[in-house]
Amino acid sequence: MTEDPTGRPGAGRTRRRGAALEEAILRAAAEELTEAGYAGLTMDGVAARAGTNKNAIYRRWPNRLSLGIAAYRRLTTTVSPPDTGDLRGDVLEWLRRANRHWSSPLGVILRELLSAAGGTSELLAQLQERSGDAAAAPWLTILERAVARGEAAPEALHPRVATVAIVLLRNEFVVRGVPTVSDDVLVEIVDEVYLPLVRRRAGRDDPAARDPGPADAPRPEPDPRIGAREE
Amino acid sequence: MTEDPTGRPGAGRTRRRGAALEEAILRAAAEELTEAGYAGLTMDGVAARAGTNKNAIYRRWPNRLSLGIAAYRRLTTTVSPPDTGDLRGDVLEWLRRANRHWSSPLGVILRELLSAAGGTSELLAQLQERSGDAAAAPWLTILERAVARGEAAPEALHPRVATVAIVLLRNEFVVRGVPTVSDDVLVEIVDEVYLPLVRRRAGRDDPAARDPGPADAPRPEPDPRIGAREE
DNA sequence: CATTTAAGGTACTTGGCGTACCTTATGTGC
DNA sequence: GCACATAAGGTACGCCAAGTACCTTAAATG
Repeated sequence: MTEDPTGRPGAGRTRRRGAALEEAILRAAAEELTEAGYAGLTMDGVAARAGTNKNAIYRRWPNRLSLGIAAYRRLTTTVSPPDTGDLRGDVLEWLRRANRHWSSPLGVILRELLSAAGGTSELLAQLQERSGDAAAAPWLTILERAVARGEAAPEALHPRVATVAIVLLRNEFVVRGVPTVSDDVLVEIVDEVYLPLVRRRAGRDDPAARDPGPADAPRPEPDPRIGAREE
Repeated sequence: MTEDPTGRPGAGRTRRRGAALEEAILRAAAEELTEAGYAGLTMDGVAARAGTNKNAIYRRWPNRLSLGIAAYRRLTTTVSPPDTGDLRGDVLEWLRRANRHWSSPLGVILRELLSAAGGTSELLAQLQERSGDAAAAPWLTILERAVARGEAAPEALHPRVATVAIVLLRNEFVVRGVPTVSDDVLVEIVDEVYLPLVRRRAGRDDPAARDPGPADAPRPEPDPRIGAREE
């Protein structure tokens, strides 16, 4: 229970302030997080471990969740998407990494945080970039390369389309609550959904021939009423 | 604050038991839920409103969440998928209904519950059927009709493929925390993702080959803001 | 050295879930 | 009808951690 040289007891050492203290708190929080998950992250615990008190924490983060998110971010790193030279390979690899992450202890924490944030967009946003999923950028990167190689249709370079695979994967975790997703499912997502979707849609060699039908309003389709369900 | 004849004060009436009491509790819980959301659903509150006490509740449900889910289910009804005679129409309509539900007060409650369940599969499962979304059945129904009409490829009759649209929609709510999804987004999901995916993939001389229009701007639009990475 | 700023120390309020325990109806089987 | 088992009513309380208040004390600032 004695603290390490960095996060020392409030004993005889010099009193830390500013960045140094913040660092110590974050470090302590990250430790608690890895040891006991978000559920086990208590303000008193962090304060004690950092050799300080709750005041110092609340001066920096408004509540436990913010601290939890900050600590989580500290535990993750960013990576760049694979470049295997093959669309399928890239996609599968990127999905597998995501799957590994979500299945890891860190993934469990991420889910706890996501759950605790429960729709608070600002907080959600801070997790997004790390959960690496919604992040469209890497997917667009993968697809751009594929388009250049002629493996994907240019129309696929659209955030909503590009991220379909990861959204389906995340769905498994978030909505179905599975601890990990089997590789078969990943393959299925790729082969049954993603590739058919992003590949040149017409066997035609002229991409603009079919689909990119010149704009024109998204179909009238009025009739917004029809109540039955809800409320 | 006086109770109605059904959920009466513990005063002079006859003591309810079994099903009658259960009904009263559930009714009270549903009321609390609609008035204050899951956050405002307290065991003491429900007990008081039902004119009973917490014991009676805990004898039936193990914890607050279970009660919340039971009460939520009581507030929802099931409906069957539309049959407009047109794939796009059916899909859009079904998405719109889901969107309305998720955007409604009931949808907010659903999100709270989902968040509170936080990956507890058994509980999640109980919500699934009602959130009516993940439920693959209605989607398969819609697609079967479309296949019969020659509007969709038989390969699309696969749960993972069939439910793609709703998964993307739910993603907006659950992950991005938006209060409601604009109709434009629904249209985008349908035209950019769903229809291209389920339609006969190699359009030949078929009548259905003349893609009735992935309309609107297919413009690649490499997405302005990007910059996040992953893991 | 005086003053301001932030850290340390403590104790306390709050809020609700979940439990314990006892009393009192109800209803069922004899 | 009566006695016993069963379940409801009534209350109080333990618990646990979040967040707050307030004062003391060390460090920066100048």
